[in-house]
Amino acid sequence: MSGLMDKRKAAILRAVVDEYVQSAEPVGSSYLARVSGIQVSSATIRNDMNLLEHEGYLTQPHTSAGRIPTDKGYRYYVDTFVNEVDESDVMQFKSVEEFFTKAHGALAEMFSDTSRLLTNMTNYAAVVTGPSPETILIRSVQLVSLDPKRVLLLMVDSKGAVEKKILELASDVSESDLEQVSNMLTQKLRGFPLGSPLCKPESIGNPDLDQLCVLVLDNLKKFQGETEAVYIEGASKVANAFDAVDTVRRVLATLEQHFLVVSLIRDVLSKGQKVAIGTELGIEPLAECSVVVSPYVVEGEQLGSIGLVGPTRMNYPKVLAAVNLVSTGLGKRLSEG
Amino acid sequence: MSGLMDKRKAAILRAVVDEYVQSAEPVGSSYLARVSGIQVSSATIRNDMNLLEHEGYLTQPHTSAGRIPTDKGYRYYVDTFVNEVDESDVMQFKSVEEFFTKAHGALAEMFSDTSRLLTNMTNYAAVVTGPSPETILIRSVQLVSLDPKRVLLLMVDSKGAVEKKILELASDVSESDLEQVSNMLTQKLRGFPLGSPLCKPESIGNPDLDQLCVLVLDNLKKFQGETEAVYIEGASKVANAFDAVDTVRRVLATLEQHFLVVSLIRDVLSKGQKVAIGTELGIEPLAECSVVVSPYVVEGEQLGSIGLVGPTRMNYPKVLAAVNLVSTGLGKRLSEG
DNA sequence: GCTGGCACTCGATAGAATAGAGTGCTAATA
DNA sequence: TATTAGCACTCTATTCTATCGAGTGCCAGC
Repeated sequence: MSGLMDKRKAAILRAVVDEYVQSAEPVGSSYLARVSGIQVSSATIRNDMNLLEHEGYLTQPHTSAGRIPTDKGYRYYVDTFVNEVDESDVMQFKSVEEFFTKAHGALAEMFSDTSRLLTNMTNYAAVVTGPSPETILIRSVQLVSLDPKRVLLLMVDSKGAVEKKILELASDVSESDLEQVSNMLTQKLRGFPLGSPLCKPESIGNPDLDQLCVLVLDNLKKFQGETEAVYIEGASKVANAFDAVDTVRRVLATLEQHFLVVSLIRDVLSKGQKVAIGTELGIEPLAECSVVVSPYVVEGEQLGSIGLVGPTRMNYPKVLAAVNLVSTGLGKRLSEG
Repeated sequence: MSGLMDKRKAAILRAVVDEYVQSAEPVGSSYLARVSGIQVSSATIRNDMNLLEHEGYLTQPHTSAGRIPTDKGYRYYVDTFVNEVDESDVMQFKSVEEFFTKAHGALAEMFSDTSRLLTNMTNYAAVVTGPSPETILIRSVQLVSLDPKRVLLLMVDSKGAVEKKILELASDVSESDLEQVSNMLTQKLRGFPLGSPLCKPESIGNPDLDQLCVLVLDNLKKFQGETEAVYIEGASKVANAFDAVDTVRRVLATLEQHFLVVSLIRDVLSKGQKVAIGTELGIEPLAECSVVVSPYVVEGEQLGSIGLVGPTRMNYPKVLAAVNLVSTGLGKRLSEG
């Protein structure tokens, strides 16, 4: 009946998560009664576990197994038990300061070193993004006909970088139409940051051309991710985190789509979250993953962000501590140099 | 008795490799008698397979299974049957030219795009290395004491880049000794290319210091790989190529050690080889992998190289064609711009 | 030198039996 | 009313056995 989370149930949920994160085995009631500090019998724990299951926090792999946390369970755990940074978690990473005092070299090198640092600290895959494309403005949009059904989309940004993409069209579009659309889009979009939600221009009247416009806008959005420098390290850690080889394959293939990872991180941050869990990510191949993110701040301005991708069954306190530590470290370091 | 490879045995070996590369299943004699063009009975094939096994070209996973090629078998196959580039293999990659005519952007972008191209063409992991460190000269070597047993090794190169590494010492070394060794090494090595086989300086007399020198030289060699820009793409392809998750883990972890990959490629090229197979690589975690490499030539000079890492069970003709095509394409492209 | 024939090997698959971890429920208890 | 002990029950994991069949090595005959 009640969705109420009394103290004991919360403690049990917490114990299940802690235990499962460590062992990867479903957690049984009698085991908890023995080792967790909860001073009730296994039968009582069993009852509470039953409730927790019906409320959606726990689940059973099969009838006669222990419980494992659901995404909702992890969510409650994260929201309730890892609100603030625990000093004891920070302690194990005393090397971070040392890293940032010694770190040097070009920005790119700094980012990729940071990414490597983070993946080595946590044993999960790490993502570091460079300055966000809010600061990058669209200068020009051009469509070049390759053959009747294929068009090359070119975008030049305010830093002179050129992004390109070949578009496959459903129907033929004439050269003059392409020119018209190119001019219209350039006029409409010039000076707008690539990161801004690109407004849809009013209809032109010709449905084929309207469709083309939508296609172009979609692809410009993808450039958003591509223009942004992004450093992803720790592929081998992904292979450690899962034991089904096709999960590994799925996750790695997804991480290789940098624009997807970047917009994922952006999405999480824009909701004011630090953690996104499993299906919350909204990316099917990452259903078994969680993401922990943090922006880094340079001279008061939020320049970019760092993130971490691991299994939902991850050590959240440790990872959150690591991500926080590294993001502040990186921010400070960049403010100096 | 005879290590002779008559025509039929060679044809059988070839058929086994072709079949196994495609199916990943051990190949049996009766299957070959049916589908390969070899016009003898399965019993005859069986005899030859037996010989091929005793000569080390084939092996059996277990007594009552078909044969699979050994590294030696692949080696014979590659040396005998894929000497020259087959036009039919090249045909399937007609998009390569298009890629290089359209490719643009900074050198770094060029390399990473090329790496991605290669991994997508072949479905194996691709490596592209930038200009070799033969052109990078050592300017200075410094040892800085951190604490009695740990020393920071700094190397400055002719381009002003700084490489660093913390060394763990077996025994204490005094500050003045460190200074002496630093000066000696700088004097000895200044102006030498990082890529050259660093000659061992004569003994100093103090065994501890000699040991330190060796340690420093070893680590300078590692900088060789680190200073070199290297672009490795296709982690998810590794997960496709093997179905044992810990093989995937091992291979990915090895590929993350860029200096190892770079020196591996260098080794293969320095032997004048294009292909290295399995244990030939001399790297235990890559025992199930083969590497196909090719240098790319810009204005008559060999600037860097591209490589491909896949399972020994790889499609050698196709991969060789792809690597050749991409390396010449990249060379041409870089000569222009 | 090649081939048909055949006994043999050994993994892969399926079925049956067993053990045991863990559950849900009920009746007793504080 | 909340907790607990007890117990029947469920279901996986493991082990064992039997069987199947692909593929081999060898031999005798062509």
